[in-house]
Amino acid sequence: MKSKYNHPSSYLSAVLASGIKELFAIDAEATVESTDRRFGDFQSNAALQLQKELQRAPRDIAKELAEYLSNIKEVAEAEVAGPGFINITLSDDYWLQFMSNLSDDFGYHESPEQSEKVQVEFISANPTGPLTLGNARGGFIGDVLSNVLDTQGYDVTREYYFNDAGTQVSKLLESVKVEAGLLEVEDRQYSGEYISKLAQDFKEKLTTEDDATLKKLLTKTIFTEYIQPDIKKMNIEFDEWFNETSLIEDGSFDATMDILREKGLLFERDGAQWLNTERGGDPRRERVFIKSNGDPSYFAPDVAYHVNIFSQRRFDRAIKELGPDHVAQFPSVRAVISLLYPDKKLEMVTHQQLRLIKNGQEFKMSKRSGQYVTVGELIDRVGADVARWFMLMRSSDTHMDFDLDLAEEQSQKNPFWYVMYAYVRLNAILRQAREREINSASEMTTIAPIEKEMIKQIALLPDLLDTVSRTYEVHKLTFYGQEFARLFHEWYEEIHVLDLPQNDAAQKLYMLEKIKKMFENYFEIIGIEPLESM
RNA sequence: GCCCCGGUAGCUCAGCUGGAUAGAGCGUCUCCCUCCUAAGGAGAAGGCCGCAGGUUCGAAUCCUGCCCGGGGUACCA
Repeated sequence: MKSKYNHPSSYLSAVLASGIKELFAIDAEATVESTDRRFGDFQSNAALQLQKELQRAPRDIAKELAEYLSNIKEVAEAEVAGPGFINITLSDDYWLQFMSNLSDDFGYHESPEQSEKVQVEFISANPTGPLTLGNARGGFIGDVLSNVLDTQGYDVTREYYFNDAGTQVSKLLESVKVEAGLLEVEDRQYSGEYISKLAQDFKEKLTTEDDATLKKLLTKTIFTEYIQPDIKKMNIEFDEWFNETSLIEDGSFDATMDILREKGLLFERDGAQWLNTERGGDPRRERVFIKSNGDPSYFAPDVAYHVNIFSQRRFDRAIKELGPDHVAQFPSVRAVISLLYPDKKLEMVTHQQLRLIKNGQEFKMSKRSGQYVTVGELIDRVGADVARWFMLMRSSDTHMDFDLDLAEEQSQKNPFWYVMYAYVRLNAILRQAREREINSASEMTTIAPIEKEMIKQIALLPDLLDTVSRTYEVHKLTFYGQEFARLFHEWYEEIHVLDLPQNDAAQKLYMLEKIKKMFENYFEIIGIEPLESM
């Protein structure tokens, strides 16, 4: 059972809803938000929304509701403001009670007995070169989204999907051979330092081994020497590495063909097998599935992969974190899947392009041109946590300028340090208190206004996690952290704990220990290692 | 052509499931360390929310059209 103290806004909206029922005899939802400190702890626009249905002036409705609320023990004040808002201030006792009820696993939802099985697929770059910063952006987004879904009790699988056998891999081999001087082509696909290194390392084998073996060797090398180390540096752990070729081996591909035929979605034209996606709502209406030369189109394994996800592996939901070059494909896949599995959910979260800014100018990144900064290099320069924070600071569907100079040279101006510094200051107080042998109390009996603000911000965390788990807007987490840090710094300047009389100081320490735990939960969800000192 | 994303302070961006005086960081300008780490705090300046209509008691937010920027759009992957 959720304690009402863990969700003050939903508690208040329930109270308001029952007030509306009692006063006006109608069922209505009442939204309660916390938008602005100047307007009390929480605000409701319920009266404004009811004016049409009740045919009454919103301020009159608000007045009656405010009176109703004033009689609730937990409500210290409820007043009508502006065109008919109700500003609600909760009692100090409410917040003190709220704090004493804070448990160590605050923010984490209890897992239900039967959790929804969710697959989160992200990065999924093929092993033809090192990860790009765009991959890193998608990686952090996917990882944090998975963490958030974890807190809500979902059964989450983090998956990396790749193909080490297709045309791109042939082009990789070709590029390496060109680099080694064994081949000449007009327009080779891949270049860069890693190609030179591969050409050198495999100089002998390039002439002695056959192409199939070489492809395996090259992709394996790229995986183990470039991709996996970078993912490790990003502090991301995948549960599953899914190879596209296994779809053929485990029969998923054939099973998919059967299902599509059975559903009458395949038709022939110009010697190719086409897939009708129109019925699933795809604006493109049809796509080639098997090319006229008998090979599957690149679209085909993608469909088979999702058949595998929903049929063989029985996921209830799959969330795809996609870069800008893959979004166009998604509607077609979803259209097919919606026809095959109407009860399953296939969703995507996209991120837009990332521009790297260096020396005030755009720094082009491309596997093909070979001019890029790798994820590993970036992390070596600015640190995994700063890189993660930077990438999560902006909404994923806006273009992003990553200022490399700012991130590495002026990192103290990075909001990351602002937030971390709040945690460091908190720990400094606890450390000093230990040295001065001041013990913490077992409860708090008074609460300052700024402390109420901090506790209120903590109380909003479950609502935030719930929102993010539904909207996938992971950037909201960084804004939340900055707001909390702002309140903490304000508090820190205002209240000098160790100068207080011992009894008062002990109470503050009790509060700080609660906040410390909450802070750690927050960092854990966002995937950052908290620092005790800086 | 069609599809996706964006256009909000000098810069980088929040806010967008409609609500009060549109916010933050950086940059600029004041003030605050005998005091738990000043990597901080308090304050000032800075806005036709791309443009034009529409819906609404109320629009940065929803709808339509247009303008500008980015990306995508093959029987390539």
